[in-house]
Amino acid sequence: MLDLKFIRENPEQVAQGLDAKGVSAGIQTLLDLDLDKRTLLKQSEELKAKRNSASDEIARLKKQGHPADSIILEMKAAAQKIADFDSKVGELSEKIDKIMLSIPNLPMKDVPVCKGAEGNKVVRTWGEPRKHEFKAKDHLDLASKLGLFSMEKGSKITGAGFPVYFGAGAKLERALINFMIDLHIKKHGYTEVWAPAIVNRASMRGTGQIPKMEEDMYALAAGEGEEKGSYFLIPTAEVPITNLMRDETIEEKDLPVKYTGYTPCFRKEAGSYGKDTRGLSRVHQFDKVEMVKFVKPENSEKELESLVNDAEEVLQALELPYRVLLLGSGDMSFAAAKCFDLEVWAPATQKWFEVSSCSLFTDFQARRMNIRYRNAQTKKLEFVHTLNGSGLALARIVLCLLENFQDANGQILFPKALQPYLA
RNA sequence: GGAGAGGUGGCAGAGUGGUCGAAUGCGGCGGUCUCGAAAACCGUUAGGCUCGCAAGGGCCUCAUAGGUUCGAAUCCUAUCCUCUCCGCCA
Repeated sequence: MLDLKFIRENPEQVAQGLDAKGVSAGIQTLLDLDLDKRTLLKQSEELKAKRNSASDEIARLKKQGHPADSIILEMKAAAQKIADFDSKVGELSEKIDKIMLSIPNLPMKDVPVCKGAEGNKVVRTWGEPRKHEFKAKDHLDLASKLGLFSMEKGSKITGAGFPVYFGAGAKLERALINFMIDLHIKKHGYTEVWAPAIVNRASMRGTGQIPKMEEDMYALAAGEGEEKGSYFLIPTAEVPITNLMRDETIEEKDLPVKYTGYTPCFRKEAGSYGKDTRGLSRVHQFDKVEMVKFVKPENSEKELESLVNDAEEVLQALELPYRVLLLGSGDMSFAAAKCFDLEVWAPATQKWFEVSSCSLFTDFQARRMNIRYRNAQTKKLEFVHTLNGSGLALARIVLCLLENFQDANGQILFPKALQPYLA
């Protein structure tokens, strides 16, 4: 959520930022509603002030044994007026809140402005995209031959896009999770969290999946005969882990708070059928290790850099050539102010695959979730900045590992870093 | 799933219709004392919204949402959550 006061005072700047994100603003409607609300609120509050002093008066009169009937009668009328004002204020507030929750975060100044992915900038690359001397097989062919996972089995027991891993494939999944988490907790100083894969609506709203992405989530009902949408399967560990701090105040000395955790992730991927869905490219359930940070605002850009580095280190250890993209304004997610994607080259599929997305949300999520810290200098409570990044998304890493580390016989020679975990 | 108890400020814990945004204690902060510290003593210490250049004023918040009332932390209803006991269960 943006700061309404900020919108009030900088409507042009906000409109410009929203434009860069490809959102038609509606800022003026919002500001009109806001002004109406404040005008009514003022009138309501004046009446309430009157009522409060009259209440004291009534109490005093009664104590002294005097009658207070006339004041009580007067206040009865006032109470009705107050109720009228408040219901109007309530209506306006609801409208305002709805708009506020649907306004995306503004891109930071150094984010390229663009309509879609064409504005993304490659900021650096690591390693040489591998070229095999032989005809490289794609990951699905390799895996089928080696029996590492099956899309068909998943289709039978669940539906399309739910891979089932077997034998060495299943072990690879476990190995990757352990390897990544170990790296983040031992080397990068994160605390491990094992969180629920189902969250409530408030959590989804907190990180910003709701309202915009609600259609892409698996919704659950609270109970028999109840409507779906009280609970959701998480699309990413970002949701439960960031919401751990919802409505809390963090001590400044405890910042930054750094969590990492593994969870399964569930995405409907509505509307993306047929395209880039072969094998593990795009599935409805996958495993992911996520990193989440709560930081002081003045450090947040540096924290984003180090977050990206933490994710890159995983790829380097896995010896997977990759590139780092600074996303343009049109390709960033709803809540992000700045975002780097890590993409790995898959030599058989001949494509770059996004295996990590590292975002800075500034105070956008913190404001939605009311996550604050006490600024030692100003003595004031201020919103923290939140960040998260995949470290990394497994299904696609498996895809890239298979295609990169295959030999001419279709065997896989996994990178050294994974060996202890695969033994 | 059944029965009961309960949700009040950073924490503990009073408060059952009217100067209660809330006693008291602890903690925090500032000070006195001290070479310094501890102890003791004194003072101070919630958040949000809103009006105002400011000083300062107003409103709201005692789990949440409604209701009763001139007036609700206090009464009523629903929901959520926590704890205890019983049942079931990986």
